Amino acid sequence: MGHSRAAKAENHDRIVQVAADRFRERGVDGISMADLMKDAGLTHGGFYKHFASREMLVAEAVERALADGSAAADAIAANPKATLASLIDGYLSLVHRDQVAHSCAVTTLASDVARSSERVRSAYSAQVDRYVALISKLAAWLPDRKQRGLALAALATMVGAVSMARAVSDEKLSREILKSAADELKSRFS
Amino acid sequence: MGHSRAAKAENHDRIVQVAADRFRERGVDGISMADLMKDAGLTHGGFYKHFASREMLVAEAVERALADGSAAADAIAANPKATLASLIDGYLSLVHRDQVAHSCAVTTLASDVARSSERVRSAYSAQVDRYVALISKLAAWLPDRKQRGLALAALATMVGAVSMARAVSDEKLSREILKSAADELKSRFS
DNA sequence: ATTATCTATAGATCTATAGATAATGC
DNA sequence: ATTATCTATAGATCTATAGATAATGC
Repeated sequence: MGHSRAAKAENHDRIVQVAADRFRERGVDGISMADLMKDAGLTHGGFYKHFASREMLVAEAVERALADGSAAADAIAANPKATLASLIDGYLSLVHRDQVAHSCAVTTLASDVARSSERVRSAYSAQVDRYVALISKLAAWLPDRKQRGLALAALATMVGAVSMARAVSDEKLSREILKSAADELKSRFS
Repeated sequence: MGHSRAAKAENHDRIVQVAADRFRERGVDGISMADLMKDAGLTHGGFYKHFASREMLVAEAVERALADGSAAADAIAANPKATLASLIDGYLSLVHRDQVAHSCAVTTLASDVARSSERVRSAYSAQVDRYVALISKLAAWLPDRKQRGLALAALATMVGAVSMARAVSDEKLSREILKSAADELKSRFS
């Protein structure tokens, strides 16, 4: 047993990250606290010394999952070589489709968030705003009054395409969805 | 107790429809068989005379939810006055956003389907194909080689917009998402 | 006699808690 | 002494099944 306060903070952090990953993989209702604690290398008994309830873990974990995407977006925004085309191709890539545990929560957790607390939905809204700001920034050549609407529509296209690409059984159709969305967005923004 | 074979078929049908609605509302993992049976006006004990397992009900219910959307699509396709704009406005309406229990399963159940059986994912693929065919038909003036790609991208935009519009906490942002997507799609297809 | 549904329950799992154990930190 | 995690378990809920009950249909 390691019992220092620093270790507790690390454990808390690890539980949240494990939950952020597993919730994206299996859905918020798809995994138990006991299994999450085991995946974090702990036993389930200590759970309530970290969280007041399951719902509080859900809130922290969804916020973490959204923050993962936020970090990715910040990295793109900070890179002067980044283009809208690179963002589109990355979001609509096979890697992003398949690495669900580390994927963008705006797509992956949308259904779960719609059924969650105000706190969670508020964090989701903030992340949508960040994506729209990033897309607008990468489409700076467009007239100001058109940027936001086009950015929202483009984000919707990416979210819907990844969502459907994961659900269909036909690999060819799945790739066609991603490619059609990417082609359409890139032609629209040029 | 009503025990005729006709009554059993009606009960089976009602259980499936209740599940199709509740799964869209709460997610496939969000409601128990006992609660579903109660909502169908039955007790839970009879469940396994209708379905081999919970998974089999999930399969039938998701297929039913998809078929609901299929019927709506067929109605549009059969109406000679239907336009692509009316489809877009209907899909991106506040009613469709809010009536989750009767909404299009291609959006609402995408995450659950991605984690489901091959049978379910195959039904989902078929429904995507039907939507793409409908959109293509309503955009018949486009060159043939462009129709399918644009239809897939348009479907992705609608699916992503409704998905996000349900998850965000800010009503103004939610409406903005739907309107931006609708405006963009209608201008793209004219 | 067969069939459809009901009541009752077994066994597994899930959230939440109590108390024991073994560290930390004053 | 306080704190973090562990073992153990209570109570609720979930899937699945057994046997009883009350209809249908030959």
